[in-house]
Amino acid sequence: MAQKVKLSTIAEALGLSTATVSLALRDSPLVAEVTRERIKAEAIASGYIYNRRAASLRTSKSGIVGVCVHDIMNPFFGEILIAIERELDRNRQTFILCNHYDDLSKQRSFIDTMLQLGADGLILSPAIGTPASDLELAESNELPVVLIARTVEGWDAGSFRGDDSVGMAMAVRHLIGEGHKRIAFIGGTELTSTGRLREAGYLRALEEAGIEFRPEWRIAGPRSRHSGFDAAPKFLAIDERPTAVCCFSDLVALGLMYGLSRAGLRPGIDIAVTGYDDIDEAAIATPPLTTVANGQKEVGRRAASALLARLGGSAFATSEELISPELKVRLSSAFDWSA
Amino acid sequence: MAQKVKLSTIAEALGLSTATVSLALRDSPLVAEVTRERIKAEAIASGYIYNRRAASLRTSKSGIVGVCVHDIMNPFFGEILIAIERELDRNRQTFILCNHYDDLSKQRSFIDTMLQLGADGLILSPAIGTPASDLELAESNELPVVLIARTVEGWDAGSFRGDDSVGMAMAVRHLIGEGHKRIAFIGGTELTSTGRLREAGYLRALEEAGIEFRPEWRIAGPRSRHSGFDAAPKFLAIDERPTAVCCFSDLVALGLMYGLSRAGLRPGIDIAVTGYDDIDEAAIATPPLTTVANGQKEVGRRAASALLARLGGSAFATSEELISPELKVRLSSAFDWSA
DNA sequence: CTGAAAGCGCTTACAG
DNA sequence: CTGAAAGCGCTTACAG
Repeated sequence: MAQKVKLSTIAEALGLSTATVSLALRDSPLVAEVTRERIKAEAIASGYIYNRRAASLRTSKSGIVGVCVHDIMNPFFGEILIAIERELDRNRQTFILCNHYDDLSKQRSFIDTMLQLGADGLILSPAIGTPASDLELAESNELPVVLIARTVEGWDAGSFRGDDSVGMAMAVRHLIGEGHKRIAFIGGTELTSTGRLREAGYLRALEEAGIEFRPEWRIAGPRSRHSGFDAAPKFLAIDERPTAVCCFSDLVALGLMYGLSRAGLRPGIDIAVTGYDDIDEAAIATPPLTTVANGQKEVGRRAASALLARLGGSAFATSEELISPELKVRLSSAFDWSA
Repeated sequence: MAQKVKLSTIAEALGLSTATVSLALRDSPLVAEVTRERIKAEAIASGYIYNRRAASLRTSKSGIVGVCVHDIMNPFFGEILIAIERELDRNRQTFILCNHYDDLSKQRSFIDTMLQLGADGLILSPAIGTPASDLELAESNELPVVLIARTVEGWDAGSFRGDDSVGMAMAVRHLIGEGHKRIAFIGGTELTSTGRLREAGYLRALEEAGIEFRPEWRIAGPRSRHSGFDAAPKFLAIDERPTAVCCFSDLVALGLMYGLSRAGLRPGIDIAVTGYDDIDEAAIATPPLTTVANGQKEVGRRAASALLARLGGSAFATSEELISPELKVRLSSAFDWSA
């Protein structure tokens, strides 16, 4: 590799100006067909690499979209991310991924990095405790923000998520319909909008059925497979143990089922369990997990295309979009006793 | 927000030059203490945002490291990524993550993007069929590459991975030690170095023990939880069904165990199962999964720090580093028959 | 259809 | 210790 090839290298080699070369490489109709071909051939032959930093400095468009969530390893986010990726890829946007692990300062430093890199937009599942001002800082520096999964108080521009409260109520009504009268709710916390909304749905469904909620039924906290596993002994220690558990997420439910099995109980037979999200694994688990499909793909797709639309100049069509949940009944909650 | 604040805005406000402001903000000792403080205060007060594109154009350092793997949702990579993230964070490098899904063209376009953004380095788990020339293209354009998990034929600069062949042999020897004489090997393919090496370890361990390998014991292909699940019926249909299975990965093993349970068999009791990687879930699975710890954290940490060292000017200390595997015996393969 | 020139916002020798 | 000036590699009016 000799010297670095740049527009001017190509221009000189061909006896043209950099303006012409620049236009030709971006397929401008201003450049004559023949010239364009010659230029492109030379670009390839010389191993030219487009310098996006230089272009971006000039145009103040970077082609970068930042995406930041609590944990990309969580299959729930994974499915959202795949949908986002697909949508952005089609529009030739590069996306930069980041975990904030619900750490506000990590999230801030990510927003800062995006600002410094001149990102075109940001898709965020906001960390616990995110103040609206953090988002306003981005917006006021021309970095449009779209929220997914969670909401932020005092901020109501673009936001896409499943209807958590309605979805959780569906799961609980199903358990009640199966004859359960003591139903625990494991996982999630009041610190996130998701946690609050799902708890609200749980309480609403109990109330509708005239079941009086008991505080010991609520084991708040767990949001991972591991913490679901750890919650099993706590659940088993509840006085007048509930016969059913609705979990904050599939991951919590799968971990809990591991924990129950470890204790010699058969999930789905001895204790009904439901999850939330309908991640891929839910359908093949032992037993297959009853859960609520949360529209991850739809959330990701809509969030990305709303952002792209806004980059294209239009405002957000709606401030908040709710994706409708769907109950998936499987054996973990509906063992056929007659069989 | 009024106009965009840049170095010259601060310089003018304070009656200084941009050179001084630039140096002060980067804590240069060339600038007087008092001046530095004044400048920093003004930068904060005015909401200044550092423009990394401009800086990078000038210095040709971007502070960006690209990381591209087959699938970030795979917990095996997840654990590597966390280690990489930690290491890069400490060195204030931004990292850009990407899935290539074993699609060569996706991987190429990622490398291209990194080149265009002027990334400082690349950490890659190469897609199936990656030619050495793709990596050389990066290197020849001053983008250092470090490989993780897999190798590429004809390319032997920095590369970090677990010792797959040795590790798999450990798992198989353990099964043989438990008295098994017919052992299947499920998952992985000859297309990746990982697949070839683990298969080699499997065959070697059989041979050492004087067990003659039968082709029907090998069910190649599955690498996900789902495909492990789907492999169960195929396994069950093998003539003179093996009493044990070693799987290509924990994910495959966990899926297979789901599939076996579905068929009414008890993994760990009716059929011994081992995995590979020792992901977090292995220890809490039902039954807990015997597996081989593959040193993900170590792979990630060493790969990142080797890359950082190279960015700092030094060459790679070694061309290839193998992390030693460790067998973790759990109930999936060692049910106590005497109990 | 093509070219000359300015400018995006930094940093880096070089002077003083 | 501080400043004036050049330059990183593009794109964009503007001229012709």
